[in-house]
Amino acid sequence: MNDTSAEAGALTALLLSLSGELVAGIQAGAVARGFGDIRPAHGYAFARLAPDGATIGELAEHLGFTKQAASQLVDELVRKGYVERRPHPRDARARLVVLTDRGWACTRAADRAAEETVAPWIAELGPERFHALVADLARLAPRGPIRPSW
Amino acid sequence: MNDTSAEAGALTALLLSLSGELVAGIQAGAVARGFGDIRPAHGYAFARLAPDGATIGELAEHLGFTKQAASQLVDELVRKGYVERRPHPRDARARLVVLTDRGWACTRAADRAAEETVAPWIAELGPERFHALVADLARLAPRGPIRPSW
DNA sequence: TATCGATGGGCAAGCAGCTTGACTGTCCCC
DNA sequence: GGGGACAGTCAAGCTGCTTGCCCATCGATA
Repeated sequence: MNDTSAEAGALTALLLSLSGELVAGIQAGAVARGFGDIRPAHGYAFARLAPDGATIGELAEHLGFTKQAASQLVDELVRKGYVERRPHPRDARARLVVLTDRGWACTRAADRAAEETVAPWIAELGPERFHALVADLARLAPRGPIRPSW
Repeated sequence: MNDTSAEAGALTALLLSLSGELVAGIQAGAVARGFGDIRPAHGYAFARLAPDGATIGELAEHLGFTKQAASQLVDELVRKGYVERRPHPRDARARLVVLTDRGWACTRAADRAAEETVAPWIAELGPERFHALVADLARLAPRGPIRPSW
């Protein structure tokens, strides 16, 4: 096993560990701000819904789910008051899922929590190196679906 | 929303996307090499079991599972021939779970698959920058449990 | 050495969250 | 206007993890 091989194996653990850490930090921050009834998967959904809403099919593709699963997830978010289904302006088959005020508030809370979680990382590496890190990761990242973790 | 906040939000997606990509690459490589009956969670278990084996409790902590879940996962791996339960040399309550030959072969296959998946990343960034990236990630990573993704 | 709380692990039942399969209503191209 | 393609839902099923309970063994104490 050469260095590159060992590094590849370690990299898997590193990426999983850090993404898990960040997701956990966001989750904890959201709970602390009064949004205790959401899971990380809901956050990934919010990320897709945030700008202008999305259809069930678009959401499903973004999450890497089937449309049924996405629909069930939206059911749950509707029940909890984070999103609502509106008729799609151009397609009577489709429905546009959009954030409610509570959904937007939760999204902002998650953003602040992410910032807090990342703050010690910036302190550890220093701003320049941290920005370079993010830039490098962005060069490598595919534009595929986000796979919800836990 | 300032730059740092935007970067924190993007970082979540980047880390999740890249770790998902890497896990998927390893999974695909393992399948291609004849290990089609394992999930990523099994790989995380192998990572803990590889050196000298581990107890159910140690494995559970590493995976972030309950002991029952870890025990069920080991049941499955025993059934499929990847690990075996041996009596613990020092504690008659505990059992030592160790890899079989097939388990070791699968671990090596996963390592090669990880290397293959990472190769284009090294090509994209260049070796020096890639090594710096891994080093920076290692500085940030906690030593907590790995949270199996899908 | 006998006792007793703490610990490792298994058994059984339950449940959350996702999938597969079948169906309705709407779109759009010929 | 007819017919295939597509958006979404309903119902049922299953996988994988959890909770609750149990027994066997350990090790500290007296």
